[in-house]
Formats: sequence, C-alpha cells, structure tokens
Amino acid sequence: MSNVKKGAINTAHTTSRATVLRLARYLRVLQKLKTVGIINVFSNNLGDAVAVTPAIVRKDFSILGINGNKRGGYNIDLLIEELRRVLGKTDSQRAILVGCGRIGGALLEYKEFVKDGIEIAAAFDTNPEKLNPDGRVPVLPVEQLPEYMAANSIHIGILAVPESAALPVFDTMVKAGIRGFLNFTTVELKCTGRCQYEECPHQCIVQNVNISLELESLFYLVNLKERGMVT
Amino acid sequence: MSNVKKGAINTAHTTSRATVLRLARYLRVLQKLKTVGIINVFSNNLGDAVAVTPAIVRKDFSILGINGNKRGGYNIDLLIEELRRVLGKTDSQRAILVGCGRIGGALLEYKEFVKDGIEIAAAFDTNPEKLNPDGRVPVLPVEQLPEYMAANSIHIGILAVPESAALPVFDTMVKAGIRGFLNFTTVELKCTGRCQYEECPHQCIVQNVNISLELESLFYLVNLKERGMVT
DNA sequence: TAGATTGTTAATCGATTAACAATC
DNA sequence: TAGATTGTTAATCGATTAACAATC
Repeated sequence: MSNVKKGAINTAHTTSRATVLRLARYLRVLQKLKTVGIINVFSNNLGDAVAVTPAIVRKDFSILGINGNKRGGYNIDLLIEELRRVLGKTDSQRAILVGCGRIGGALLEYKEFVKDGIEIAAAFDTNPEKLNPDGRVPVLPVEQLPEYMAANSIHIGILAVPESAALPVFDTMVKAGIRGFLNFTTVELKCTGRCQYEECPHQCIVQNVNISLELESLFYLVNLKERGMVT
Repeated sequence: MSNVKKGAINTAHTTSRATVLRLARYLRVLQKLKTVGIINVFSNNLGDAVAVTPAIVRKDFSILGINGNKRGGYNIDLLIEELRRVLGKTDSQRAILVGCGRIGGALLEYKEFVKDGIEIAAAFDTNPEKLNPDGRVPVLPVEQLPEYMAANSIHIGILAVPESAALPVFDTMVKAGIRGFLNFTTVELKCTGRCQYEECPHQCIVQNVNISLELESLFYLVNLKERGMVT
C-alpha cells in the first residue's frame, strides 16, 4: 500500500492513473498545438481539448510544480518540456506484441503507433503460418519470447491471443520481464492500477481493452439513458 | 444537468458509467458461473471476479433493490434476471460498423461479439473495393447509411475510420440516429458520460478506445512506477 | 490602469470502506 | 446453536469545483 516513495507525484493528494492519463493527453494536445505555431496556451484551451475544467488543468500543473504566467498562460515549449520530464518520456517506446490474429495483425500495421513514436519491436505467435522472422516487424515463435526479451530491454507488451492462451502467455510475459500490458483478451487480468495477480509478483500494470464488454455496456447505457435512469 | 427522472438508478447517490460497467461485468461473470452449475453466489465471489470489494457488490445490489439471503448469498437465476431487468437487456444487440480498414475488418470477424450475442448488422466504407452488399455482414457504401438506418432500428455504432473522416462520419451517424458510439479513431469525441459535442444535440454516449494513447500512457505509468512516483 | 488569468484555499461532492447489527 | 453473510450506517478518502486574492 504505502510503497510510494516521497517527492513523488503523489506528494499532495492527486494520483496515479487518471492523472497520468490526463497528463499524457495534455502532452498530445500541446504537441499538436505546437505544429500550428501556438506559443502560449491557457488552462481553458487545454481544458477544452481534454474535456476537463480549467481548474483541473491548473491544479494538475500546480501539483507538478509547473508554473505559468498570471497573464500570459503557459509557454508551450516549457510546458511540453516539463510534461516530458515528469512523464519521463522515454526515448524509446518499444513494445512487443503477442498474438497475430485479426486484432494483433491490425495492430502490427497500425499507423498511429508510428505517428506517436511507438514501435512494435517484435511479434510472437504459435501458428507457423504467421511466422516471419525477416519481416519489417519480425514475427517469431512464442518459445523464443524469453530469449528475445533477455536480449532486448522492453517492458511493455500487447496481449492479443485467444482467451484460452491468455493466462499462460501472460505468465510467460511477466516472467520474461514485461511490466505493462495492453490486454485485448477477454480475460480480465484483474488489475486496477495495481496488479493483484498472484502469478505477478512485480505489480505489473494492466490496461484492459475489453471491446466486447465496452460495446455491450454501450447498449445498456443508451438503453438506460432513454429510460432516464442514468446521468 | 438534472434531466434525470425519478425512480432511477440514481435515486440515492450511486451513478452511471462506472456502476453500469460493474453491473455488466457482474452479469457476465454470473452467466459464466451459471454454465458451471453454480446456484448461489456470495458477494465476495463476485467481488473477486470483478476486482472490487464485497461491500461494493452488496451496495450496488442494495441500491438496485436486489436482495440476497443473509446466509445463502444470492440465487444466481434471480440475480441474473434482476440484472437483466435493470440493465434493460435488449433482446437484440445489433450495431453498425463504419470503416472497414484493418481495425474495422478485425471487428467484422470478431468472434467474441457472437459469443456475447452482439451482431454487427451492417458495415459501411467509402472504398469500392471493400464493398460487399451480399456478404455475411453486408458492406455498403457510406452514402447508404442514412437510408439503412431509416429502415433498421439500430442505435449503436462502431467508428473505425481514418482520423480525417472521423468528424463528418460521426456527424452523419448522429444524424442518422446512432446514440452510442464505440470510437476507435484518434479523434477524441469529447464525451465524458455526457456528449458535449455541439453537433450532437442528442447527448450521445461515446466510449473512446484510443489504443495509441492507452499504450503510450502505459509507457509513462511503468516508467513512473519504476521511479516510485505513482501508486 | 483595467482586464484576464494564474495559483491556491476551502467547500463540495461522490464513491469506497469499515464496521456491525440483523438474521438465515 | 454457532457461524457466516447480508444490508446499512457512518467514517473516510480522494477528487472536483467554486471562489477569489495575487499579479502580470
């Protein structure tokens, strides 16, 4: 619980995932604004772009020790620099992908990754037909995962295997050193910020993308809204 | 703001999206448990399965007016029935898909949808090569969207078009009657529960699935955690 | 200067948790 | 009965919002 070191983002009272999510969004928006030639941004600009109130933007920055000008807002270059510093913008954003089915295959070709400086360094599958060690992104047999990981310093993995393979593959990936997961399987790897998995002694961070569940809850939400039963 | 009718889920103090998400998850878990032959479930079973505390489970149910037995927990059949009632489990869970690129194409074949009783009734694209009006799922030109919608009562849509097309297509879909969106484009349709879009007078519900952003924030989270700067 | 925007405090809000009486 | 689990209240926690003094 209190394995949080001092001098951290958490110093005051604001926290973790939701905040980091917001910071990442601010950074993206700022980078876009910069290409348009904007020099100063105001808390309400950023608030609009990220759909939060200006007060939240200011508070977020205030907690991080980022200051603006009482009149001129925030200098975009400084702001970007500070956010990158806080977020520890790693120069290499490399991830591996396990599972090259429909979804995995789509991600292999996903152009946004390139735009955002994310690189899928290698992919893995069990199906011999999918293998392609010499492709733009090498597709290797899963057995080679530990070996590959040992030779490459990568900590983020995308999990896009069938339900039945999810748990064992998750395990393999954790053991091989993956610490952050983008999980497209239907198995909800029970993590809410902190990994609660017994097999995961490393407190990995798992972000579940449960497409089917999200679509299903949309049906409910729309239905409930029509019945006036939801905010 | 206060367009919430009375006698609603919101009666007391619990609310909307997070809650509905949880309810949907309970329901899924219950249906799985039922296939295994379970008859009674306890709040801690469900809590474990959905990664929340038993107290939350009980509170959720209590607010909905769902009661269990002090000793025997909840009867699974009754519980499923009640949840379906509350969620207004629509007999038809049909959605349309716009954009049949890599991601959209993967969703067209997504087997989980079938398992969960979700049907993609039709898909739309601008690329003539993608069209296939007579396929298992008909793929039609986007121009036919309004016409199709007029003839079919569907309110949920999946948006998987390129960034440049996102806004106009969103607009078209709203005008045609879509009220709930699963948005795979990088354009964040600014909705946090309530649609804030001017072009959207209907307060649609948008669920953004920003894969690239989620992956990127994973890099940050893992990095921050290593530096002890995050919960 | 006058006007606008920051930075911060205190108030509010809502959701989670602890705790325990009721009871099966 | 004894033990376990619900249902609910009150306490806690954390995040958002309102408001405004400071100041560029």
